[in-house]
Amino acid sequence: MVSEELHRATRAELAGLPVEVAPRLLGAELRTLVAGSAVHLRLTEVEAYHGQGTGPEPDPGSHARMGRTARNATMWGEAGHLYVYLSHGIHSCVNVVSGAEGQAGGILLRAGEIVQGADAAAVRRGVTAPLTGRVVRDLARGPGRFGQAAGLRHPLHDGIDAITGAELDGATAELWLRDVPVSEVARGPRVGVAGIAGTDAFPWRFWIAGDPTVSPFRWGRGAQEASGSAR
DNA sequence: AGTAAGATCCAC
DNA sequence: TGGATCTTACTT
Repeated sequence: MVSEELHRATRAELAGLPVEVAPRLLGAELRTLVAGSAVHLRLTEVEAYHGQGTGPEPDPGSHARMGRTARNATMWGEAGHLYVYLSHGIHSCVNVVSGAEGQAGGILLRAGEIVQGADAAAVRRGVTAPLTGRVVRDLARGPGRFGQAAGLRHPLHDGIDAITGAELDGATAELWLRDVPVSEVARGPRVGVAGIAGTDAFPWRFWIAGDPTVSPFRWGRGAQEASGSAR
């Protein structure tokens, strides 16, 4: 189908506010080559994050909400690089930096469909079971799994450039955008920050409606605590 | 210097 | 439902 054709992303296409760019990443592909293994991930679920001074209102759920720090420095840099951070001491999660240079902005890649390299992704994930439909579906379902399947790790690959595809510590990454944006876009509250006061006003999670690789939303975590602790 | 919590995942 | 596992940032 012509409407599903892809092209290499340019920095200009990522220069807008993350909340505006995020839905354009749905259906796009992140293609990584790490240690000789290529994995192509079709993005099905993303979340936008701003920072102090980005956009009309401060984003209370962002790593950059308090300003620039050593950890979130990549978020303040040039669009098109990848902000890779460590979550809970275990998981490397991947963001596409967007917005103007000097302003913090990132789009968390929460889930994807592996369209090439499922075998390599399974090895990285430690999955030894036969690659049935369900096993393959779950390989990059959730931000921690996505980062591991892609082969990108904190801190080695933080800041890698997905526009030029330049090599960094044995890895390359390329972002391919759709010529025509996907039409079936759903949006809702972000996952994992729902307990932070004020984040309900930022429904900045976007996903492809009905796609089986979208991660399941867990109402029992932060969202439930919010109703008890937030007034 | 100490500590609490975190943009998560998996097993019990 | 809770533990893993370690970094970050805020408190003493």
